[in-house]
Amino acid sequence: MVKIATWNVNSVKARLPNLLAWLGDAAPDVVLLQEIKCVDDAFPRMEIEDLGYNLAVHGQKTYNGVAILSKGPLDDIRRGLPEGDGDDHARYIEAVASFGDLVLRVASIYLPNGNPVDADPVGSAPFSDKYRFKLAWMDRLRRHAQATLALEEPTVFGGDYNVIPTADDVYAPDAWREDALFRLESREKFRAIIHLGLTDAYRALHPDETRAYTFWDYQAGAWQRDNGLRIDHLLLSPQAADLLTACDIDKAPRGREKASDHTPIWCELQRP
DNA sequence: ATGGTAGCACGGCTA
Repeated sequence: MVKIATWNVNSVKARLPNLLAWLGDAAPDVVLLQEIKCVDDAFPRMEIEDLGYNLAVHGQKTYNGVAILSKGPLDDIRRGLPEGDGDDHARYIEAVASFGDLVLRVASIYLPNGNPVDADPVGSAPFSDKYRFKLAWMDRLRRHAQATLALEEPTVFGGDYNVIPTADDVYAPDAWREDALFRLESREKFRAIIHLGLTDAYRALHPDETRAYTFWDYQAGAWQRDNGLRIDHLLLSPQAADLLTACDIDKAPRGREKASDHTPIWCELQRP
């Protein structure tokens, strides 16, 4: 059995005590981190390696940054999505993690937020640069996922997608209709990725669960009111979906002191 | 309530 988790930590340095405690408690075999907010050289390698993890890091100063932690060896590490001309955001890293006869391709994804949606009053573009960047990035992710699926390997595309897939995945859908996380364009492009043949691991195993969130804003008492969003996802290739035995959201880290605004979601894959 | 909180880095951006 291999346990794979994804967590947007909102700065790996600010979150280090919480991250180390959670790694000990949850004992995931693979962890996909987003928003590490530091360059590769500033990543707290020793502390995490001491817990038995191999590392692949794609860092950036101040913003973004993604990483993969794995108790099995990591090979074929790829940083950045294809077609990256002019894209200096560290939002994608992929590697092959091996656990005996179970060899998994895993990707840590930090999809652009896209807000604000509206363009500046001056200029003719229908949307802001940020929203158009998000939508274009989703097209690139879809094309790369399509190419990766052609390998017919067990693959997990995990991370902070910054997309609320359906009205059941947000506490107040009507208040979020015009937000970049819930607008039709974002949801359509997310559906197009799913329709390549990927399985949303959480929804596959919990089709009717409501108030199943992975993010609660720091503001306005969102955590205390359970005003959350489900925006962190584990999308599985058919070969990985065939091995899926469990998936859940671990809400405990969100309730701790110095919490990230996101909480981990994990799944288990097991050879039959 | 054009607010509220957090991180980085020390002013303003990102979320």
